[in-house]
Amino acid sequence: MTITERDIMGGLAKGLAVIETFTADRPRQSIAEAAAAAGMDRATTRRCLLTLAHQGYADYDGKFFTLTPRVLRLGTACLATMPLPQMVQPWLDALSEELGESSSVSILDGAEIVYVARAAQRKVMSIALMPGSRLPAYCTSMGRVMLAALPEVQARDILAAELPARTSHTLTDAGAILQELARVRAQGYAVIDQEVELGLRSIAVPVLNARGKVVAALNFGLPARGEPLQSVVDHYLPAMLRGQTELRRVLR
Amino acid sequence: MTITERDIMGGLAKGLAVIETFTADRPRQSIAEAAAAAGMDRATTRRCLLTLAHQGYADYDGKFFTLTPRVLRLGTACLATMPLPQMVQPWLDALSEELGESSSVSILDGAEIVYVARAAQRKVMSIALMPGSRLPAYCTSMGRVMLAALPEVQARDILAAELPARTSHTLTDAGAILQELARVRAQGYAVIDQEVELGLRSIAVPVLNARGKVVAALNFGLPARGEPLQSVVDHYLPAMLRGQTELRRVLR
DNA sequence: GCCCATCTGTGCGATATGTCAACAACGGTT
DNA sequence: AACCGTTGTTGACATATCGCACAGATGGGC
Repeated sequence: MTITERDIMGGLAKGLAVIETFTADRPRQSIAEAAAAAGMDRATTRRCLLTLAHQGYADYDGKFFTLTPRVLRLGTACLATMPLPQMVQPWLDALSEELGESSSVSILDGAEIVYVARAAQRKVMSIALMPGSRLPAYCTSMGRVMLAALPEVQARDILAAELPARTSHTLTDAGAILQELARVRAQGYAVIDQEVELGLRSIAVPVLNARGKVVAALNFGLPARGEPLQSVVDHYLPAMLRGQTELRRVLR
Repeated sequence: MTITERDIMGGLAKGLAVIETFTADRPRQSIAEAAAAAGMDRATTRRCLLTLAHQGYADYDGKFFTLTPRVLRLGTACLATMPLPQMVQPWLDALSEELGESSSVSILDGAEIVYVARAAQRKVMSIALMPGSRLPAYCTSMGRVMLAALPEVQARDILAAELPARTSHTLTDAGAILQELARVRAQGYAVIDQEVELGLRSIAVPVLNARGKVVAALNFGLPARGEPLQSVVDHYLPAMLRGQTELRRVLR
């Protein structure tokens, strides 16, 4: 089977692109705005939006389009197909309870990590994280362990993008991060000290399936109290490694 | 402007339908399976799936298709456009902390409620709820307050569907539920006693915007301990009504 | 009110897409 | 091995869709 150009449906690709033009900054868009954001012709964008409205994925007041909760179904369809969230959630709750801090599981999507399960204990971060939330991989503990598991070429590729300093602690040099990835790979965990947000530390380990492939990452987030990082590792790592072993047995 | 048939893009509608054929029961589908589930021609379904794969929304191993986390972007795009979740989350956390039980905010999508924000305190329900999760409206406290706010015709329409008894306590008669909706409307809150799951009670109030329109619902879930429902109401309702008033001021 | 800029809606030709039917490949059954 | 039903793939043709260009609509500034 050869995937020819004839097998690609432009209309579908364009419609999905239009959905993705809706962001927190632009929750309501006119046809022209969406067209500009998607880099498409207005006429085509109009047809996409009218189709979305007709199918119940968007609302239209005659001037502006907004997405409806129906769109959430698409994402939910995706989360539901992942065995991971349901399997780790109860176990995550228990672990989080035991250690008294928030823990999460995320997967890698391109240059971003995507939260798929979370057990929140107290609020450390300024932004609320929930399943579906995204953060850049390069400056997060879970991102580091998953980047470390990639072939070096791919990691290098992801780190070739812009790496903004989210705090004064953020590593922004691709070379330095690659070096850190090597260490993460060797020691089997990653520790982050306020690189994503001031006052926040986190520690992550990879989640492997039964075949030993890294499929996700598990982390704990905790307030930065000035104690040495090593004591954080000593405190959290053992329980996390236990979890890693358990998960590995149950993940096909 | 008249929405003619000419303005609908069949390909987009079909592609979205294909995405929705992926469920927890069918996380991996062959072309023929997806075609059967979507009620479409195999050739068309194949082009949809190949397009999704080409755009990064699906993976293809030559035999089976699976959705990728990229699809979550679509849902996330939608959640991000809602001002509600970000606005209520901090406040939800505080309220939940104060009363020591889990609280959530959901919106109505057809016959289902969709969780958009949640502050979990302890585990009462067997299933993990998170933003994007869905439950039927007819047997949930948040569903009841939102159904009560609809024009009667629409509520009747939603209750015309199958209403399975999730527990022995579940109201399954549309007439009885409509009667309950009238009471909910009059008293301004809904209380559910183990209708969705044994051992779980919940109480909900509508969330109004500044114009007085019901845009969401706020609830508390708690374990059923056999105390009279009235004492539950006395304990939780005052704080919830305070929240309702606060939210009303800030929601445009 | 008038002008200008921008937007939405629409006709049209070129092109892509949907549907149907046919066909080859595959796996299971007898 | 021949048979069967199913699946993935391809070709052909009718039809839908794209993107362009234009007309009418809208709104802001003065």
